[in-house]
Amino acid sequence: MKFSISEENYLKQIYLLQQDTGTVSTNNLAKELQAKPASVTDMLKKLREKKMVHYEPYKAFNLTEKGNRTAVHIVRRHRLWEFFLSEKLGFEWEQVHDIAEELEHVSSDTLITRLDDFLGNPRFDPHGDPIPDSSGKIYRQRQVSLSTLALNSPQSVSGVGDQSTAILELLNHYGIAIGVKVEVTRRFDFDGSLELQIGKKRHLLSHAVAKNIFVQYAQ
Amino acid sequence: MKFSISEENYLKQIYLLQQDTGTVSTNNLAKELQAKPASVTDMLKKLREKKMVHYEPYKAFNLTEKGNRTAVHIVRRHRLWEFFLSEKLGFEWEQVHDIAEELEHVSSDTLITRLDDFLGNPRFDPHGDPIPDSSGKIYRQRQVSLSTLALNSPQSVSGVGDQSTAILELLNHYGIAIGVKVEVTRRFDFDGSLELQIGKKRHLLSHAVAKNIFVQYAQ
DNA sequence: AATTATTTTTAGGTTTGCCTAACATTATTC
DNA sequence: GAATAATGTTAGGCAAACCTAAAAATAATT
Repeated sequence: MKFSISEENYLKQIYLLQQDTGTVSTNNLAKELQAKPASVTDMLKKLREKKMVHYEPYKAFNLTEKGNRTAVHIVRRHRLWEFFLSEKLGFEWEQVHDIAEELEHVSSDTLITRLDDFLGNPRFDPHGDPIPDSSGKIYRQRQVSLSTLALNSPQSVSGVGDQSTAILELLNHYGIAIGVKVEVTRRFDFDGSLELQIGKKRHLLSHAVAKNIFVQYAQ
Repeated sequence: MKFSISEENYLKQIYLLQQDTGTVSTNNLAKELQAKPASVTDMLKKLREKKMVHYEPYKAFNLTEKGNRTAVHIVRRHRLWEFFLSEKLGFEWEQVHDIAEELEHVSSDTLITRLDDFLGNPRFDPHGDPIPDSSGKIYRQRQVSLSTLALNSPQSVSGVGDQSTAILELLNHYGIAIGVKVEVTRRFDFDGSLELQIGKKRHLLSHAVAKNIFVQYAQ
């Protein structure tokens, strides 16, 4: 099904408000979209025709299964473009949103698939928001590598990038595993190595190892 | 000055027709834009209001200085995106046009500047058409059609005149693309067809096809 | 519960960009 | 040069997406 830019904006914004605050109201949505409540009502009727929202006059409304799927794909496009702008074109993260707002409406699916691959299938955009994959699946927690984690901020290990036996052996030796609380206490700029506190002990990790260990970053 | 997507499409198309055939007519433009002549007349009045075209009813029309400058910038955006799609995302050159058609309307100037730098300030798009630089300057190639190229003079393909999907498909089949070395080995005067050497193989091309393939003449 | 305030919808209007059908102008042909 | 053909314009309409102002429904307050 094909949607206009306006319809896409509404679907995306309903989705985001649902995520954020749990509920969506006409006024609420109008404010977010910089439109008048009356315009929102117009569009809700249109989206109901297309079976994208459950909507009854004067009652709360929300996305249908179809509506949700569509919205997720628009969010995916938006965040992939944000990632592109930040990572490849060197934009600051506060500049990317408005431009991605336009790019997200370019309709080729192949384009998005190829862009995703070109970018290395990133899971989080520069704001730390998750980028849904092509099936719409969302990896909720932002994963931050130890090599970029802030100092003195204890976090739980949530994953490992490189999963070769070699590195797993090493991690095992240090007692590093999923769920273990760790804290970066020092970082040495000249070679990217860092000091990691695990329980009562401190260990020195090379940059090569550190960048493959991820923690969940509280959002 | 800010333009709608529709206005941009008109400006670009008037520019391209001017380049191609020297003249633009209402019917002509309507066909190109897949619209009716009456719609073209409507838009011409609007563009005249904005001082983008010189237009008097029933007379020929053309872009003003301002209109030309604007059109060149839209063409620049289009061709930069084509280059990106082809070079970075691996699209075939006959696929890039339609997607670039949408991308060209994203309005951030900074975006285009950074994209240009990211791509290495290319001067020609995948079809061999010149990409105007940020000031609007166009580096023209001396292009010679295969139908007039001297025999036994190997040259690199630099561009294609007609850019319909039909011809691009055909060229793709023969392995003809920008940068490919070709050589005209025979020419048959009675119908203008010619024998073309591409690598180790020889193919027969009709005059209609040959006159649309251009090579760069030593530069 | 009645009143007031807030939220949401309806009714009717505007702009943009397109359309068809009828008319006007210019070009071509006999 | 008159008749015909082709091209271009005007007039009037339509759909999308917005708006304002008034009315309806719901929520909050006394």
